[in-house]
Amino acid sequence: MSGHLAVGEPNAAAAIAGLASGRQMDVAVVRNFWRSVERIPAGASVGASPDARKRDIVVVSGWISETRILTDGRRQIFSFLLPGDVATVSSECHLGSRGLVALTNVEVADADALGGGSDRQRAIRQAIRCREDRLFDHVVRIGRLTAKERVLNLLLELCERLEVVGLVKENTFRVPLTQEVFADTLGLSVVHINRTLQQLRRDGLVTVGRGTVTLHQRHKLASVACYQQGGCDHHLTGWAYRSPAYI
Amino acid sequence: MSGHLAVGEPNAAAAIAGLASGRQMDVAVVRNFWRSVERIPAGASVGASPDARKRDIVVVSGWISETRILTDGRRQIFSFLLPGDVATVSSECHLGSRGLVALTNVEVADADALGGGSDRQRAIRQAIRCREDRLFDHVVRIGRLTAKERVLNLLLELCERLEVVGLVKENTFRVPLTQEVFADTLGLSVVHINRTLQQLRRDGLVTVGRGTVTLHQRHKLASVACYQQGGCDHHLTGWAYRSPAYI
DNA sequence: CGAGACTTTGACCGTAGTCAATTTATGTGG
DNA sequence: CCACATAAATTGACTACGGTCAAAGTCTCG
Repeated sequence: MSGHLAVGEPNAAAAIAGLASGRQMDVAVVRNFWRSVERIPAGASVGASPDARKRDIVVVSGWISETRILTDGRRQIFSFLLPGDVATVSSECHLGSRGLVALTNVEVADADALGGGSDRQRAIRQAIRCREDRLFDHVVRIGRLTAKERVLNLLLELCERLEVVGLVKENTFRVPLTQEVFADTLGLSVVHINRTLQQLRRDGLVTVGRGTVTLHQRHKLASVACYQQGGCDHHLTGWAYRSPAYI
Repeated sequence: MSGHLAVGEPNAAAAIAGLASGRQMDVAVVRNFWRSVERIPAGASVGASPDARKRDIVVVSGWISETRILTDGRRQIFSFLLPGDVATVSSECHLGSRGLVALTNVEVADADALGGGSDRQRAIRQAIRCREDRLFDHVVRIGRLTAKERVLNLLLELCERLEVVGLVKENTFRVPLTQEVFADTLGLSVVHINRTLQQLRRDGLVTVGRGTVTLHQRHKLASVACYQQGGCDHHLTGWAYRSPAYI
């Protein structure tokens, strides 16, 4: 059952397959890339190391959450970083801010290590902008959608993003999230997430279980969930992550 | 009653008072600045003009909302732009995106018209980043706070931001928002906003009415509303907007 | 004064939260 | 490979926060 769709387990093996994005690969770049890869265990925070400089990272494998925890223990998750995503870590984690927490074992690389081609720079900027754009979708989700819509909408976003990096087979993909994480992302309670998922299952809209999700009738789902297809083009497609060959 | 705290009515008279931010004002810069000022009537959208270039604007006076409207009519407001705020307008308003809508009569200037001093550039970047940071607070607000907390938290943010540009006197400031706008910002219904405000009034926490808000016991409010003081330093303080002298 | 926008109120409903117990994985050590 | 410990998912009973609908009351402004 494991190793089927290898999100969550670090599998950097093929991570740089498309690294040169269409042009000749430079051995020095590849070496540099590899030297910069860092492994982070599930549950640990990313970029909180004492070396306080601000830098961009690329997720090679695994899932990261962007989180804030309130003083009274309430938690809000802002977004997930999936393989291929870029984020800026600043480590100046002033309280009440947001932190990056690995939800699985994670591999991240230094975005600078990819070489400074101007189009690559542009791609990185673009990816960061995408991530910000997604935040607006998230505000709509928790601000104006019902529980059912929220869950579906999020699943659709995840599916679309994972698809871009080749981690979706026949509308099926791995989601290494507990229902509690879902709840803290969507502004709902765990119990209600549980019931909403059951409802969706009963309606035959999705199949969920043991970390795997399948979306049925995706087109119909999109309208049910007020989902805007393809929020922004993911120009980084295929250069930071490839799904391992054995999938 | 009008003209007391002149938010909402365009009052550019003193807008460039602090424009030179401590150093000698350059007459050419001032002229340039004035030439770039654009007046936008309440209700109109900002930066939707056909000249499709992407640019940064500075709000000189008035309030702007950043909004998305869903296909079924539901509306979500992401943020408010207040005097002194900077935003990037792209006019490529692809559907389902967000638009800038003037909530009052508004004056905006072209950020480039302020001259290209490198520290001013930095200040502009900083202001844009602040705006993005505020979005995270907003996610927490609608994702994890109760109605009462949401309202208070938002009012505290507005107060703090207006204070920076001198638009708060004794914890009192003008808020040219209808309860409907509040509702669509905080993910609540108008009716519930209304009842929540009454509750807050009854508790003696705030005074609201005819577009004016007064916060009582601000320190206490902050803890009630899970409000993080001073989300980010507003380095643009005082250079794009000054409250009119006659206040 | 009258029209239209905004606010306020009441009655009622339903979505989602809370609490607590139970069941089902998922591991871990012997 | 089983026994136990722990985390996660699920269920039921009950509550409450917030939504909806509709009507009435206020403001504003031409």
